[in-house]
Amino acid sequence: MATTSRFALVDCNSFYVSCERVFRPELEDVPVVVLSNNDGCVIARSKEAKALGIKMGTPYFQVKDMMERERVEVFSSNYELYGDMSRRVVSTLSQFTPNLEIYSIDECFLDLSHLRPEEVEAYGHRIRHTVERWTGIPVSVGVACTKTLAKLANRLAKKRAKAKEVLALHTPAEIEEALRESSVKDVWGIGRQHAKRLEQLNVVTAWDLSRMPEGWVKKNMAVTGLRTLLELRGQPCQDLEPETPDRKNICTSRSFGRPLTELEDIAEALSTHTVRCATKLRRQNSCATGVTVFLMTNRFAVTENVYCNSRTIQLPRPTNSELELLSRAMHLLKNMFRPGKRYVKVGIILNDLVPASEVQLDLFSNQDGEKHKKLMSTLDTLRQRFGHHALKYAVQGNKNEKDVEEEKRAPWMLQKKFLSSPYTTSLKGLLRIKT
DNA sequence: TCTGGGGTCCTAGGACCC
DNA sequence: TCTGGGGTCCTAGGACCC
Repeated sequence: MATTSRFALVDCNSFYVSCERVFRPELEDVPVVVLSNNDGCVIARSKEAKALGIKMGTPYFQVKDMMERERVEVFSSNYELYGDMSRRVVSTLSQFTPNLEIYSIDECFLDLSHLRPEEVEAYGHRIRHTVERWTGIPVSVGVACTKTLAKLANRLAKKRAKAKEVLALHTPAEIEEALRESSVKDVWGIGRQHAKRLEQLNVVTAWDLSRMPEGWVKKNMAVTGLRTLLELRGQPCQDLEPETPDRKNICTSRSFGRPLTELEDIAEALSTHTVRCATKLRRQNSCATGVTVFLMTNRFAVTENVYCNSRTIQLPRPTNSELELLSRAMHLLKNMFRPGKRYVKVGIILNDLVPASEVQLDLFSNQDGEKHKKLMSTLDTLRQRFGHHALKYAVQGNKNEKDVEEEKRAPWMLQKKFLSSPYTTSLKGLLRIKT
């Protein structure tokens, strides 16, 4: 007899906020938000901040005054910290099952099909308590027979007070109740467009959606929509994916600290992004087949001429040499740059990645390729040891992103006014934990 | 003044081929 | 009246996720 599938979705509560709180316990029960890069938008909110009506994605400047009045604690995002905490959570979860999929920085799917139904609830609570005790991060657990239903159960685990952050859906009756309680726009895979369309047809709850004819869903929401429909009905269409598949594209882009008009400044930013991007590329042992560079002015400034352009080239052969990628990127940028505009963002995308092993032969047959390969692996080692800023190209400029003082920073560098200490990665941070 | 930064998958339609 | 009929590949754009 085939065992029924059972997925748990473990989701960290207000993850970025929780990470900051681990090292600032006095912020428990205080409203806290974390801002996106450049201190642009609110991207994480504590319960208390949500209660103040602060919405996800709100531009910081719109709620700044209110947050000061309400004494909301504000943090710039600190991705080194969050990445590190995320790895701790995953390593704790992997004690519970080897079959685990890292879905995002704050979510994991776990395969729990080996448990008997009556064990599931208690197991969920054990997961929750262990993660909290070992890492300081509070999590919620949703369990069901499909990933889509597990996501839904997770939402309800947070929402239903009596669930105490853990909810398992077993029987058809429990599933129906959960579906009726959930709005269609909260279903995993239903975004704004589909939700709008469905609501016009009076499909308001997840239950309504689950009653829709397959033909209509296939026609209007493609096969991904059909998968969602079937999963809501309890028919698994998506397996656990324990291995993170290699990325097919890798992108590095940032807004500037303030609008830029000079090509030289933008070139500094782009070259720095390119080096980062190439480092990510080599970390997954891939080579890029194409390069795209994009450059844009402020899309919100209706009075200015909005300029948003991108250029792509195919490389003569796949490469992961940042020397070659840098020269390509700079060339694309120069072609696209128009004087007299106020630019706010530049970025690079490395396209159609292929495994480095597949182009190895070609590299060997080419002397430059072989030299580049050795140089790149030396650079990677040195940077890993001494930090990303240890080795730079002249075109990147000589300013350091780690400098906090305004005059030591290049104009393109991000604003991070509310950055917490690098608790987990520096001596200073570690000392802070002890005190 | 101030509005993030990554990714994925699917489809329609055009180009091109026999 | 009726304009062949498939294939495949590529790209742009749209939808979704965190």
